[in-house]
Amino acid sequence: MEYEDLRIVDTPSLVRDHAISKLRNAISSGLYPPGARLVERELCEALGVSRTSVREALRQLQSENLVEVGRRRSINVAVITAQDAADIYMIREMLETQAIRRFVALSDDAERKALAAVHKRLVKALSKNDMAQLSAIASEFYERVLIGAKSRVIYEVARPLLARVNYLRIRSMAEPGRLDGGLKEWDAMMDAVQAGDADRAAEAMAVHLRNARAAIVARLEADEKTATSSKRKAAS
Amino acid sequence: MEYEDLRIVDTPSLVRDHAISKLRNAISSGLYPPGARLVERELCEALGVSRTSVREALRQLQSENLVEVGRRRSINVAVITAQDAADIYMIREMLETQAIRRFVALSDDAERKALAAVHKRLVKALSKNDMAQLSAIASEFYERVLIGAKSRVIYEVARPLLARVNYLRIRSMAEPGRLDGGLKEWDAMMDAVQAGDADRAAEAMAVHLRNARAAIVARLEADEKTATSSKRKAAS
DNA sequence: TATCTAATATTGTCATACAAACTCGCGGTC
DNA sequence: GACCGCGAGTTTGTATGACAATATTAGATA
Repeated sequence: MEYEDLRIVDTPSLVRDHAISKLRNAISSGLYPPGARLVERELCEALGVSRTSVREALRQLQSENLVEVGRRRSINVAVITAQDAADIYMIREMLETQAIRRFVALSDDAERKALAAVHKRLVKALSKNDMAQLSAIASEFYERVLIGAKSRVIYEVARPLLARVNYLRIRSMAEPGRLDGGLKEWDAMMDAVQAGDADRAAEAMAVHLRNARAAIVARLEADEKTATSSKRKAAS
Repeated sequence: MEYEDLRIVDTPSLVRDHAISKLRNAISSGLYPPGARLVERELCEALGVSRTSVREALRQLQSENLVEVGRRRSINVAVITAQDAADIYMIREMLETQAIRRFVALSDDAERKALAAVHKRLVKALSKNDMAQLSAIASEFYERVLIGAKSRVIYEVARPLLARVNYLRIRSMAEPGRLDGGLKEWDAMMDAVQAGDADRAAEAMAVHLRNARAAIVARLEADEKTATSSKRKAAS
């Protein structure tokens, strides 16, 4: 028998939290692509909740910068420019190298084991070229590092950044050569962590994020170029 | 005649934005001290708005980490531990050294002039020992640096951090010797910016934030010690 | 005094309502 | 045929009222 459900902690079964994670997923997965307009009434129907809850959820996503307000107050899925992505990855590098250092220093055995397990799944998914799966597992890896770093603040700052680039990762990993390079990077990170070498882990994380950044920025710049050349009908 | 008012941009005259900034101010100023419970109905009365708006405002403040949910779903003003403050300042150092570098590289003449003006007011307030005023002007300085850095992402990430430590700054500046030291730090920053020396500006910012961090963390640790020794009635 | 219970308060959620701003298409005018 | 403006329909912002589920407080009782 499982005792998972016996937790005394408060029931997080809030309708709005449910709505938030549904919307987050929809955005991360690209179901609602960047720039897509989110109409409250439609979201109510899609989620089966009242406008009150939808609006509170939107406020939250708004301050997470997953959605943004258009000129005439419409809510649109945030568009991430190449510049934005470059900055996000720069900041992630700052934060997550720090985070993995702390992970090495502060994580307990269970956390390291769990991270290793995620890494294992990652390698497996990598060999199958399953992008969506891969992206999800990568997210979990980053998140576990953040949690193991045991800093509320780092987590709170870095986590929304992860969410913002989530949907980009799927495409960036499809960049030619990114996958194989990625494998080495993940291995290096995991290796350093298990060796307890914070410096090496941080460096591996930095290399990984710099490469990911390059791939994503390249992709976005290419997209923006083609978009510019065919900007017959812009607006929103 | 001033043309400021002729801007075409959308009217940000939203009740909820008003509510948010009122609440933010109340928290920054310490009117609602850390740990204080925020009751929706009371806020409605105090702000003269409906519960709808108050709740949306609270959701926003919540994802800015200015308020946090208690165990039984009460909304309380966030409590910042010494650990939190240390991390926030570490991250600020990362972000704002980067920001001031970009400010040096990217700001236009008007922005540099405006920053110099803020610096001047800062020096004046400093000589008067007016903490509240000083804190407000310091906030403006940081914010102008962030804006001049011309990075949406840096701004979005760093700004909430500023808000979170706002109310701490007033007390930290009251630490013995912090004021005089502060003056030199501000001067060094401004000097480097006007000389167009990004390295020196970044270093001055780093020094400034490290000193501020030390003062605030020391203060918080002292507070926590006394609080622990008299923790007869805790809870919330 | 300690404890149980009933009254009260608070939050989460929903359903409506309505004004203001905006969209879009229709019809009329030149 | 092009342009203008008007009106119906949308969408968002905000307020109000309602109600269940908890949480808190006060009161009554042993």
